[in-house]
Amino acid sequence: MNFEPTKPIFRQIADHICDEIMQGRFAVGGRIPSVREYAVSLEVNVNTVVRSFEILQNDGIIVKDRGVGFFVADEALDIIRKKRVERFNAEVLPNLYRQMRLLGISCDDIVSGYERFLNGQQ
Amino acid sequence: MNFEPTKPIFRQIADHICDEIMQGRFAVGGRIPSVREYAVSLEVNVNTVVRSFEILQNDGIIVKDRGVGFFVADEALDIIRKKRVERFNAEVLPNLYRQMRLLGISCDDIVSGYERFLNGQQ
DNA sequence: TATAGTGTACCACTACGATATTACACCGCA
DNA sequence: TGCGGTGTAATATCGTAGTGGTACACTATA
Repeated sequence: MNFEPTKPIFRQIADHICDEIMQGRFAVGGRIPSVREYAVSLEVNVNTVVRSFEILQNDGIIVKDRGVGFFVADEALDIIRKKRVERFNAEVLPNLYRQMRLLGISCDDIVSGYERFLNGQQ
Repeated sequence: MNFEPTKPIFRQIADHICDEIMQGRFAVGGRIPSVREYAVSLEVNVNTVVRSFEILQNDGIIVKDRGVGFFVADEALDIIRKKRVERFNAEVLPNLYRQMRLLGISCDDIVSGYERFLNGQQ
């Protein structure tokens, strides 16, 4: 799964699961793989996956069924979206604007770069 | 100086010194404060400042005079600018574009936000 | 030559991330 | 009821990053 060395693995797994949910690969209300399955497929220790699940559970994104496993919460999509918008406004945007001003990068540069990005994706 | 808990202090100090250089508060060729001065004024250990200086020295941004102190290198401005543009293109922009697509944020939102940012700054 | 200022090397401590192993309590289903 | 699947809790260990404390070598200058 290509872990970045800069961020803790358990956070990257949690983010990755959120991605899967947002992209519909994990249905709302559906079950997600067990901690042991994840540990094996990602070649990671069980405890590491447990920490990822704890984050998501605390955020209300997944819900536990004792003895059965974890399921995607009904409100998962809203919660993930809300959290990401918050982080975008609080971290990504201010940093972007600061760099733009410091480096003298115009809005036109950003816009044309975005168009290239969209073309490259599809 | 308000350190973020997410990034190591010595990196934040290095970035901060680069800011000072780019904004002309430290003149090219001029001397920067000693490790002990920084340690006292930032309420940080000497070694922490030393690590910051090591980064800047390795990048060629500051130069050492044995027994005297550190000085801003002649090419400092070019080096800092080049490094920041690289990081902007390699990290900030791709992350921005990815979030925009995922969250459905338009270029117009970015542009109008930037105008508000500029007005708020001055 | 002293002295006070540089940077630096060395060692220690702490926190954190990740791993490894084990044992436990719960649930579904044959 | 028993088995195999869930998650969980506890403990120990390892490596590394970040920071701190101290003593040292060097240079400028009076």
